[in-house]
Amino acid sequence: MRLSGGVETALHCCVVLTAAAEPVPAARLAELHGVSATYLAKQLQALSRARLVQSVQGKAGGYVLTRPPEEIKVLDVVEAVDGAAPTFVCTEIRQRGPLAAPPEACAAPCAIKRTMIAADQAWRAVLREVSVADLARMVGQGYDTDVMGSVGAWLAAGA
Amino acid sequence: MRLSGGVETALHCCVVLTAAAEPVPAARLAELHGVSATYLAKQLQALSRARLVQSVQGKAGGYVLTRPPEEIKVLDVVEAVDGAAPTFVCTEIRQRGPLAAPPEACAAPCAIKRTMIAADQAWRAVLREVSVADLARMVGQGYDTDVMGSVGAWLAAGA
DNA sequence: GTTAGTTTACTCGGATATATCGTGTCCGAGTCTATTGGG
DNA sequence: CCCAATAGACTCGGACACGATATATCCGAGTAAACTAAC
Repeated sequence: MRLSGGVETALHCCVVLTAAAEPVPAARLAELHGVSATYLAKQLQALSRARLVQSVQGKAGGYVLTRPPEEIKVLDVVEAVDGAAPTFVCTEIRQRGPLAAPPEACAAPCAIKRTMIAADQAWRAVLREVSVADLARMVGQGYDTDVMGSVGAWLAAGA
Repeated sequence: MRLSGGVETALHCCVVLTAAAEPVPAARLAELHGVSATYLAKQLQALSRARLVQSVQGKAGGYVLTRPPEEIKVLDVVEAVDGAAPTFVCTEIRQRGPLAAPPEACAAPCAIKRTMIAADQAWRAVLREVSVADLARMVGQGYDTDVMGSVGAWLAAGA
């Protein structure tokens, strides 16, 4: 039950893109975060497939958020990178073995399945409540310097 | 972000053990659930290491719950089988790259880490609220026959 | 009939192969920009 | 001076190896019960 490591970098990228007015290439994002450029490209492609970011090709191309950051929830990013599959897959053990339950009984999910689904939904609910804009706002707290401003300036500087 | 498949079988085993007064061998539990006996043994060993079940050796040996089922939470079983590690591991990306934050700034976890931890705790909270006794109680609902009673009888019959 | 010893058969426990998925990487297709030549 | 065509360089996108983790399995160590034989 470990979340894919790419989720962290993807979230950081989304926050950074909040501070950028122009498209930001994947290589630039990789340089800023100090991670492998080729691997980060994979996560950005996932975000692109999920329509969270839009890719702009050509010389001054890169990635841009498709929506205002308030409308991009953390859950969207997590599901885009890690997959939207439920955390618990029920193999319907009830239907196996000598005391197998009749198939029609599984129309209503069993107690175990219901519990796991409830936990899964609670987890998703928290991630759905926080948006990328919220993250960007929280990032700046507790620092003397304006972090998001520095990032924006660094992106604009082009070096 | 997928939960280990062994969690489901482990939970079913715990529920079944609720209906058994005598130790139940791993092979018997495997037969009842129609799963591989050798692999199920692995999950039971995990439960044993976590002190959720106690192994009784010898001819009439097997596994028994160490506590009343009300005191065994679903979270205990999940953490025993799948591991208690947090779902999100923060690699402290802030400390990398050209705009690296000072290490002392990471004393307080960043916004992303806080969000993921909150979601993780919400997930665990749900699993902590449900006990194995609750599961056993819910299992019987919606059936004409007394499922738990049938399981207990099958275990006592010895065939 | 009781009891001690021995045998037996059954149990769990950890160490061992295999499959699947996540991690990390590479090269090709597409497109916008800048240049350059002509009108 | 303006425009169009061309060349260039930079971008993303999907396809390709590698490693780690989860899955599935095996055999050995230990123990309680059952049996046997002697008392």
